[in-house]
Amino acid sequence: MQAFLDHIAQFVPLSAELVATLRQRTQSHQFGKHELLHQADTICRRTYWIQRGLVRIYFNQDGKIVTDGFAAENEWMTSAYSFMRGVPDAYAIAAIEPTEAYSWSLEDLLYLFDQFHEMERFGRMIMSAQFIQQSERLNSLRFTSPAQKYQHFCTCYQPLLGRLPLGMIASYLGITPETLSRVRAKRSRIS
Amino acid sequence: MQAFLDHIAQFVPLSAELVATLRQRTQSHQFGKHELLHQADTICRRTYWIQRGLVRIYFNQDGKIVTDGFAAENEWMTSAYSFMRGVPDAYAIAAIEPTEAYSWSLEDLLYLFDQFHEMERFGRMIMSAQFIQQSERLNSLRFTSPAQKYQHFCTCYQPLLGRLPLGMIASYLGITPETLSRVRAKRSRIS
DNA sequence: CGTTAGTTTGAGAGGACTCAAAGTCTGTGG
DNA sequence: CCACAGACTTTGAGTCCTCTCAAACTAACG
Repeated sequence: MQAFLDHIAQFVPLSAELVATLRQRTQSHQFGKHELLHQADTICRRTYWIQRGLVRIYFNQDGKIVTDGFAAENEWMTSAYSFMRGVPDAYAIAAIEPTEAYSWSLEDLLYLFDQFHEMERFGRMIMSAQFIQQSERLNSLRFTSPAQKYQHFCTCYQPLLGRLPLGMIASYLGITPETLSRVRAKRSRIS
Repeated sequence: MQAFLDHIAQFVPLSAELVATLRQRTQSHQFGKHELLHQADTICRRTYWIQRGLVRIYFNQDGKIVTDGFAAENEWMTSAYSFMRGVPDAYAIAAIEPTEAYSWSLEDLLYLFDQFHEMERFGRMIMSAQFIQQSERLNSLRFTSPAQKYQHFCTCYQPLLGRLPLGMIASYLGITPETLSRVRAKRSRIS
């Protein structure tokens, strides 16, 4: 729990009152490998902060599993649209490794936003950071070759490289597993 | 100015005090066709809300102009990374049509966020909306064919279709002008 | 009316995809 | 501890699609 509070404290000051409320409102979770944090076609009720472990968000596209994102230590994960709008969507979230996480419901979050100006700020800052991160990914997807996409992925997710199977990375990058395998083969031949 | 206030009021209540501060802090602008709202390799000092007209954000990639986004009536435009972090970046913003806009500096914005909890909320809500919108674009770019990308663009930007030259749309979608031209030709042959 | 930017059309090359099969790794149960 | 089943990864061959390059055509603007 302290790690979670520390994370928030990086962005906004934590008053004693806020800490007390956070302790009250925050749920803690343990997920085993392959366990679902959120099931497809249901409303995503919580937003998770990953303290330890690794999760991915994905959906089923005509029978193919398409990975849409990852979150590891110190990162947030939720099915954003479903969570914020309170509607079901096609995404599911599953643990790739055994995972410890903390979470808020939308109700918690709205309460925190209402009662604490600094939490509203925290929310804004997190959203901004996510937005900018996503912009970079978008640019990397638009014009670049598979090799460049993978290169960009390596620099952004270096610590995760060994923890993710090839197929998930490929679909995250929007290329086929075969192509990514060939990209890797060529890279190792050079270096 | 009233239109701008109305826009904000869609998200948060406007107290008399807030309205007074907004009137004080908001700058209004007129831009002629092709005029720059922001120049590449400089710090983007303002965030603009477009009341009338149409602007685009773009950058120079090895001599090619790549369009990264558009904003028309009731939309926001800024070079987000540069504006928020206070560093120069490669983006430029130019008016495609004569444009009326309102703007805040980062200083204005931070002041508004500090003094008015509801403005902090407004900022958070705008960022969330932008994030979700960008997510959809990202998915459309990842796996789909040029025809599907254009289809998605048409549904998202229907009102802008006639106002944007083909080349800008093509680079926004990450395809070549030739390919987009052929996509359009095929579409009109069918319908 | 002429110049220039923008769009369309065509031909050809390259690269990523699909399909298929072989090879490797992981986890489970004997 | 080993053997097996299933999932994942690699490798190969062939096809299709998009890009590149080039030229003709059109529209916009002075």
